[in-house]
This record gives sequence, C-alpha cells and structure tokens, in this order.
Amino acid sequence: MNKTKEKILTAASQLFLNGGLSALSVRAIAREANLSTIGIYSYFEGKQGILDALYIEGFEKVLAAIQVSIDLKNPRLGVLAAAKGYIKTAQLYRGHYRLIFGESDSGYKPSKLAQEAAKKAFIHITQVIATLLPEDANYESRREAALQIWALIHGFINLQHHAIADVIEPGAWEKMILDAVGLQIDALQSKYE
Amino acid sequence: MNKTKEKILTAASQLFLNGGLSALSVRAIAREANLSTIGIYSYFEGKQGILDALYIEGFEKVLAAIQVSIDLKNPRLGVLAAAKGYIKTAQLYRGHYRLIFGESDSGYKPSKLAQEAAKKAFIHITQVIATLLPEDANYESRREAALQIWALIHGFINLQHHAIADVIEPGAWEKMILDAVGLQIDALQSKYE
DNA sequence: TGACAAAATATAACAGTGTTATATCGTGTA
DNA sequence: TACACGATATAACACTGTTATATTTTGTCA
Repeated sequence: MNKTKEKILTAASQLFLNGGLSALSVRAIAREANLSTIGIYSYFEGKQGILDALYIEGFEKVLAAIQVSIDLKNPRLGVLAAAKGYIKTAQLYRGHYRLIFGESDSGYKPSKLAQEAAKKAFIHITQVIATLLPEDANYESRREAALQIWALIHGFINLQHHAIADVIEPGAWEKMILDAVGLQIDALQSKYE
Repeated sequence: MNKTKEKILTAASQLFLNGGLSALSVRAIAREANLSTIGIYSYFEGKQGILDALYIEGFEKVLAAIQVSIDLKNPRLGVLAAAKGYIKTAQLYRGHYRLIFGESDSGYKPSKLAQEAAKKAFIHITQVIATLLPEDANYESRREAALQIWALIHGFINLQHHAIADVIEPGAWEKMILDAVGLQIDALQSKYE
C-alpha cells in the first residue's frame, strides 16, 4: 500500500482508539499524519473513506477472533471458543465494535466494499455455528441458528456498553454471556434431535 | 408543561422521526418551533437537553410497550406478549430505539435523570421476566434471566437494523425472534426445575 | 398611568466540523 | 532551460453547537 495512505490510516486508527469517533476529525488526522487536510481527500474519499477503512478493520478483527479450528467432534466447545474470542475482541476494540454496530449519527453509511466485509464475517459466523446442527439441516435452519446465537452474544455486549450496565460488575459479564450461550446451544441441539 | 417547551419538543420529535439524528440541529428545531436558536437554550439545556428528552421518551415508549398484565398462571405467554410489544415499539420508534441503545457519536451522554428512566425500564423488564422463575429464586438469578432474554431480543433488533440485515426478508424477523425467545424461555424454565 | 427592573427574545459572533476552489510548489519530460 | 502536470498548501464556504451582546417585551411598584 502507498506509504502516505498507510500513515493516514495509522494516524486515524490511533486517534480513534484513544478518543473515539468524536476525536476523529479530518483536520486532526491530517495534523497527526503531518500533511494538510486536503491529503485526506486525495488519498481517501474524505471522512467516509476513513470510516470505511475502520469499519472494514473492525470486521476483520471480528473475523480473526472467531477463526477457530472447527472441531466436528465437539462443536459445542468450538462455538464457545469462538464466542469467547468474539467477546474479547468487542472489548479490546470497543470503538471499532461501536462503529460497525453503532448508529452512525454523522450520516455515515458503509460503502459496498465495507458491506461485503460485513457479509463475509456473517457467512463465517454462520458456518461456525452451523457445526452445531446435524449435517442434513437445511440452509434456513443454519442461518436461523446462527442468528440466534449471534443475537444473544451481540445483545449482551451492547447492553454491557450501555449506561445501565453498571448494575453488573464488569468482570462478571463474560461468564454470564458464555453461560447463556451454553444454555442456548443445548436448547438448539436438543431441538434438532 | 410550558407551552413553548412543548412546542419545542414536538418540533424536535417531528424532525427526529422524519430525518433521524442528523436532521436534529438546534437551528432546525428553532426554525420549526418558530423561535430563535437561543430559545433552545433558555427552555432546554441546549442539544443535550433535547436529546435527553427524546431519550427519556424512548424509554417511556419501551416501558409502555411491555406493560402487560402479568399472568402468574401462564408467565410464558406474558413474557412473549411483552416481547411482541417490545419488538413493535423498536420498529415503530426506530430513531428513539437507536438513540437509547446507539452509540452517540456526537458525544451525547444521558443525564442522571435520563439514566434513571433507563433504570426504571430495566427494573420493570426484570420483573416481567422474573415471573418465569419459581418464587424462591434469588435476585441474581432473576436479573440474569432478565438480561438473557433481553439481550436476545435486543441483539436481534440491532442486527435487524444493521446493513447486513437484507439477507432476511423484513417480515420474517418477528416470528424468528419470538421463536428464539420461546426456546430460551423453555431452557430457562427447565433449568430452574 | 408612568418608570424602572427583570425576564424573554433576537442578532451576531466564535470555534469547530466536512468539503472544495484556488493558489503554490516540486518534479519529470521534451 | 521551459513547460506541464501532479502533489501539496491556503483559504474559503456552509454547516454545527454555543454564547456574548443587543433589543424587545413583560411585570411590578410608586
């Protein structure tokens, strides 16, 4: 990749990790990357381009986190391991997670390319979770099971990020989430037997 | 309530419902309410105050939606009815829902009062879901069960709002969510027996 | 009623945002 | 060496939330 382009991206990533979305202004990125504001527009398509890059980065992190070896002998453990990785990534890259699942008040809409990155992660998640079901389960069932587990984990993480989250001590979330996922897995598996 | 204050709020609500957060500028609200920008600052505490009002409104809608008569004879149906109302509200007031569970890039943080409204809704949700558990279940168990069901529903809604949601036909979501919640309820109940 | 104080409203400005038009500079080619 | 073209910089535009400074309206008391 272009050297300048890379410099801009690391500057943006830096600002984003430290101060969140509100710290990510075009001028601040340019200052951090030692060039003038117009540079952001010649190397990226303005702020939309920067956000797109971070959006894709976010889904890549998620994808990397659940890249567990799919164990067909014990799919339950495989899915739980993937869930653990997913949770950890959501905490480690909270800003990214907020960006890819947040509400984008500044009018940001992910580009075609960014949406494809999201879809790619979705497909992989579906595949991991599908190992829970018997081999002859059809596509709809797999997708539905995947959405169920994903929604559960994602919902927990989102509630954790919420203002009311302080009723739960921070360390207790992971166990709580994994317990719930375990329960859900058992219910799903007994349904398809 | 003050007449002018009400006028401002309805103008804000109007703009919010139509154009989302990005349409909600102080000047636009003032224009719509037929007064000058400074009015927003004398009747509310600026934009923070407006967002707080909408935030509280959002949680009030949620609270109203799940105000079902708690049927101790059949708590399963009661919770499912509450879930149905919750889903409907999230679709009907999508902007509000995004605001109260979204990521607030503009640096908005709910005030003490707004957080109390959130907590109030949370407590009520807990109470509704707690009817699923036997009477002697302790507080932690109730809260955990509530979070499990809530996270599942909330996660589904959030995924539905997401860009990748178009892989599912829009009408299919409600049944899918309610099925998943039913499964989760059964698993929870069999766990506590 | 008239005069003054206080509250409500309006105007204009400030610092910030994303974006773009204009100007400058530097480098490569003929 | 002269020209052209691409990269960089400056400055401006229209917008944002917010606030300081006028102006108007309102209410109270003599």
